[in-house]
This record gives sequence, C-alpha cells and structure tokens, in this order.
Amino acid sequence: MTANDNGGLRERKKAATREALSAAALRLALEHGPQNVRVDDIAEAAGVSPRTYNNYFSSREAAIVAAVAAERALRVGAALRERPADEPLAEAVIEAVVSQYDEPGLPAGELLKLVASTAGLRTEFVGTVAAIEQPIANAIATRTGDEGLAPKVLAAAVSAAARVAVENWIRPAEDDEEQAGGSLLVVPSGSLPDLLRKALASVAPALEAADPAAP
Amino acid sequence: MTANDNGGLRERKKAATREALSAAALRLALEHGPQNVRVDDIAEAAGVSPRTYNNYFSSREAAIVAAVAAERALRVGAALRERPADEPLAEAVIEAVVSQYDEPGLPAGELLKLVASTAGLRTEFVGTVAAIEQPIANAIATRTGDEGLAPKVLAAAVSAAARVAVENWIRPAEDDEEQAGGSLLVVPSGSLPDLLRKALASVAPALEAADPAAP
DNA sequence: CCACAAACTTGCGTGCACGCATAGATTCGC
DNA sequence: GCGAATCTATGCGTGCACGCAAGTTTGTGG
Repeated sequence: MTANDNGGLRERKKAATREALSAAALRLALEHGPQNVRVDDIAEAAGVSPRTYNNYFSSREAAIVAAVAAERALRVGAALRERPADEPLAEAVIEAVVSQYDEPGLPAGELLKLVASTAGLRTEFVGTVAAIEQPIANAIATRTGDEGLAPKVLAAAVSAAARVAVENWIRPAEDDEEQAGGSLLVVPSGSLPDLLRKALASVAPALEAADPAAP
Repeated sequence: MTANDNGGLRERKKAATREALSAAALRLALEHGPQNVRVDDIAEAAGVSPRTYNNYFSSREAAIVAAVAAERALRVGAALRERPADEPLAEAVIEAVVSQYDEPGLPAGELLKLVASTAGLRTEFVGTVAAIEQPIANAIATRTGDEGLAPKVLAAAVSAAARVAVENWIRPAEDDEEQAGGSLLVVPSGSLPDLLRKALASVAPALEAADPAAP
C-alpha cells in the first residue's frame, strides 16, 4: 500500500474537505447567526455539493461544533493509556478526562456565547462528550482485565458525569435564548476543569471499587 | 375549574389520541415491518392529520416505542420515593430501577424481535431509559439534602448504567439486521433484571459514598 | 347561557437527512 | 505504467420534523 491511513492523497483530501466545511460553518455561524446559516450555504462556501456535506456531518450543527470540539473526546483514550500503570484507576481516568478539557481550544468569548446561547449547538456540544465512553471502556477493560459489563458501565458513568459537568458549565442564563441579543450571562458556574473534577469525584468510588491495583 | 388535569374532556381526548397513534403505529409496524410504515399511514390510521402526529411524537419511531416503553422510566421516581427512608440509598435506587423493568409489559416475542432488529427502534428504546435520570436526581437530592452537582451526577451515572444494561440486553446477533428475515438470535445475555443488577452494582459504591445514612 | 380566553388541529412551506445510482478519483497488484 | 478494485462526489427523490398562521374545539367567568 502506498498510503492508507495517513499520508495518502485521499485521506488528505478528506481531511481538508472536513476542515473546510467545519471552518466555513463556524465562520458563517458567527457572521450571520447560527439560525441563518443553511446547509447549502456551508457546502457552497466550502466548495462541495450539499449532498457531500452530509457525507461528512450528519447534522447542520455538527460541523459548527466540530470546529470547536476538536476531537477532544477521542484523545481521552490515548491520554488514559499514557497514564502510569501503577496510578490508581480513578485518578488516571479523572486526570485523563480533565486533561482534554483544559484550556487550549475550549470555546470562550464569542465562541462560547455562540454555542451556549443556541439550543441546537448546545445539545450537539454536550453530545460530543459521549465520544469519550468507548475509549474509556476499552482502557478500563485493559487495565482491569474484566471482559464483562463492568468496564462499559464504569465508562458510561464517567461519560455521564462529564456530560453533567459540561451541561452545567455551558448552561445559559435560563431566560434569554437564541436571538443575537445583548449580554447574556453564561458560564457562571466556575471553570470546566473544576466542574469536571467535582463531578468525577462523585463517581470515583465506583472506579476505586473496580480497581484491581487497590482492592 | 371544571376540569384541568384529569377528568377534563380535553385531557381525555389528548390521551385517547396519543394512545390511538401509538397503537396504530405498533400495529402497522408489526403488520408491514417498521421500515414500510410512513408517518402519514400512522396518522391516517389514527384519524388525525400528519401534522398532528408530530404534535404528539417527535419522530416516527417514538410512537412505536411508546407503545412498548409504557412510561416505565417515569415511574422510577415514584418507586424511589416509596422506598423506606431508612433503606440505604444504593439499595433503594437499585430496587426502584429494577422494579420498573421487571416482567410486566416488557417487549417479548414478536415485539422484542421487532424492536431489537430495527436500528431506529432499538436506539429509540434505549433512549427512553434516559428519562429516569431527572426523577432519580430529584429523589437523591431530597434524600441527601445535597443541592450541588452530586445528585445530578449520581443520577446520570445510574441512568447510564441502566442504559448499558438495556443495550446489552437488546443487542441483536450482530450480523443480521433489518429485513424481516428468519430467526435472529436476540437477547442472549440473560434477563433484563439480572443485567440491571449487575450493571447497577458497578455504580453502587458511588451511591454508598454519597449516602448520609451510612457514612 | 353567552362571550371571551386558552388550547388543540390542520395545512402549508421550508430545511434537512439520507438511500440509491452514477460518474469520477485514487489506490492496488502486477 | 496499466487495468481493476475501491472509495468518493454528486444529483435526485423521498420522507420527515417543525415553525407559523389560520380555523376549530374546549374551558372559564360573568
């Protein structure tokens, strides 16, 4: 094989198209407001057909959020595998998750306002957190050697806890919504890493109970 | 007020319409296969306009699954509140959840095959489990007096665990899918109550750690 | 009993997601 | 290099979800 998963022209083109779509989506959303951006506009701005848009993203919101979520979730698996093997499971998981939702690239300012104040984008953004579940389940299964339900359940619990943290982080000021209005108070609840640690602390006992290293 | 939330004509009609839609949806799905049922067909069979269908159910699958899910999830809140106050939190939650997913009305036979072998219905059915989250969060908040994140996180973890249990219960035989084919092996993983207990046991330590009754 | 308010139904229009078939690009094997 | 296998882009058609603005039914107060 000349190239299959990385340097190949095909792969690079796909990545470029995805990137172009995502960037165009975000730019248009910021320019005209997320409600005023049609899928066709995004496709056109990226130079592909509308049909192709849906080959890359399965919803109008997905492309916008992808520009902001930056596959953060997918990297949790790698982060977890790289933690020292003698670290307690709970600590490893918590640090791996928090590390991916630390400062760099997190929506802030205009971006955050955009996502937080639009129902569809908020839902989509919160939904991206679920992507951490599979990688974590695999990592826990490897660590514990358990082949049953437990790793899946624990990963689901961790993912759910992270989701709650993100929900509470990005919760808008309840009343105002949509409409590019004026000053909406968002993210009053503290930093995301702090929220994540608080949330994950509640499920930590379950991880500890499943940790073969510290019975 | 003559009637507002129960005996009123309006409420009864709404309930009847909802029931009619749900029943029609299920019947048509069983008769012609879920893929061959249009929203318009369901609406017509129930004697309402297609537009009205979407006033009651937000997706084509929702009506079918509603006929099977029977608001099981919503009753978890009531079940939990009715558990003795001196029972440990973990036990109360587990029993409340399991009690609602016990025998009566669970999809079985043709029904189960229908739901399990259709991707859309499976997703929708699994999704109904999430409805237990809010009630459980409220109940835990009441029990523990905690007003912060913990109850939400724990409820999310419980809900996630239950979801994993249901996913594994209803998992089809991997290969065959859709198409009213012949004998597909579904639900090989044991009874749902057993799966739920196994799954919830993994998150129980987190509940115990938050239980004020047993510090 | 009647008029007004509140809630529900319906038709219409729009945007969206996606299966399918075809044409075009890239990669593979030799 | 070259042809075949594989993957991607696109157009078309269908079904679906939902906002909106009447029109209709049900509930409330006098």
